[in-house]
Amino acid sequence: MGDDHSSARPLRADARRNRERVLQIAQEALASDGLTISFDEIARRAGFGVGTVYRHFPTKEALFEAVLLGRMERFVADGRALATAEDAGKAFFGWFSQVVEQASANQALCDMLEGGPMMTFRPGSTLAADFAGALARLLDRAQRAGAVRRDLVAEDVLDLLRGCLVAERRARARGAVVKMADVVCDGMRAKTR
Amino acid sequence: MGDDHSSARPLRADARRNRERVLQIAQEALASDGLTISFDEIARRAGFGVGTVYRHFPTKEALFEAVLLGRMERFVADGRALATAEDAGKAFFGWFSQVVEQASANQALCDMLEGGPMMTFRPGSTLAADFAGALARLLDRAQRAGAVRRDLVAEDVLDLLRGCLVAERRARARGAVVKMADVVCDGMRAKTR
DNA sequence: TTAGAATCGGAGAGCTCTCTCCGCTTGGCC
DNA sequence: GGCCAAGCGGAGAGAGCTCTCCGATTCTAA
Repeated sequence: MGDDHSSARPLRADARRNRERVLQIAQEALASDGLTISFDEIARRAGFGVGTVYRHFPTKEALFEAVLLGRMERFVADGRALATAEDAGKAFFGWFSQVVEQASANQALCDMLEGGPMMTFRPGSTLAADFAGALARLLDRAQRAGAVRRDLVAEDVLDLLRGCLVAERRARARGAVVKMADVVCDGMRAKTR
Repeated sequence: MGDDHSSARPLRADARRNRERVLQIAQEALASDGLTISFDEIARRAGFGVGTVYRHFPTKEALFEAVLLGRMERFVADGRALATAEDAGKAFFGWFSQVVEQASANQALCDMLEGGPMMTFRPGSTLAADFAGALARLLDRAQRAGAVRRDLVAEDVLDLLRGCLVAERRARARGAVVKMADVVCDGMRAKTR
């Protein structure tokens, strides 16, 4: 992910420590400041020269990807796990709310889900497609079960999800994001009156 | 708004024409590219040197404000006009949908409503407060009339409004924004089951 | 027509950001 | 302890942005 991996010989002990520290600081910086934070600033916070950070991660994107890839993959995995749940409506709404709530704690994750300059990981990554696929599957099942409005397509739900995250970007209280997700879920529900 | 006004003598004829042209081009550029467009780029599109544009508008903010202020004020005026409407629920949802729909046609308006670096016009402007005030009034009346969930506050509605506009930023079809607003309005409606 | 004020154009100062380069330092094996 | 490859640091290149400055140009009143 960062640079070399299996084939090369292991990193020297100090380099490995430094690499971990960079990841740690980058994680914190991204969570609080989002994708717009500068590479220089991350190096500064970690107490390294910028050259050192570039040695471990060849571009800004590579560093951000190393930090965020795992979190995005977890969303996809959760979605897949719920794809066979008994109550399709509950699975869909549960996943939606969960993604919103977890992402809302991480500024960079919000930026990424909102499709800023980073949604596309390295060329060839299927992550974005996997995410959309998991969502589409949950949506389809929930609609067949009569739990969700029929006129919504996956792209609509993705937009609604992004919409819920704008509150986070404005540093509102955590509860506000949850309330927004609740309103939106209510709006997506099939009308049974 | 731009620079001088009453007291100074009128602009020379060519300067007045140029000023109009700058406003015209800036309007188009902001609508299509949003607040992130550079001043240089606007000057280039208008076919002027950057110095000329600065002569008419002392900062980037001043130019953007000259283009966008009127549009924002219209939203506030519409809201105030609806504040005495008979059907408070209809007034609230109508205004919400209308703001979303009109703003969605203008990238810069979306950016501004989303509260980017520009929501605050020049210091002392009460526009942001006026907008929030008009919204709060409509919301309060709609809630008293039993048309809107009681647990929502003005800030929540503002966030939901912003949320509807993220779809526009991603250049989705116009219909998608309307559909989002519809879902969100449904979610805000008081449950009458 | 012409003087002179008003206006224009765009080079460039000064800032931020990403990323490179290379001399200096340090870990780890003998 | 000593060697030297691995790793570090940060100056600086190059690009983009906002905004300034002033010589060149154009309008307009007399």
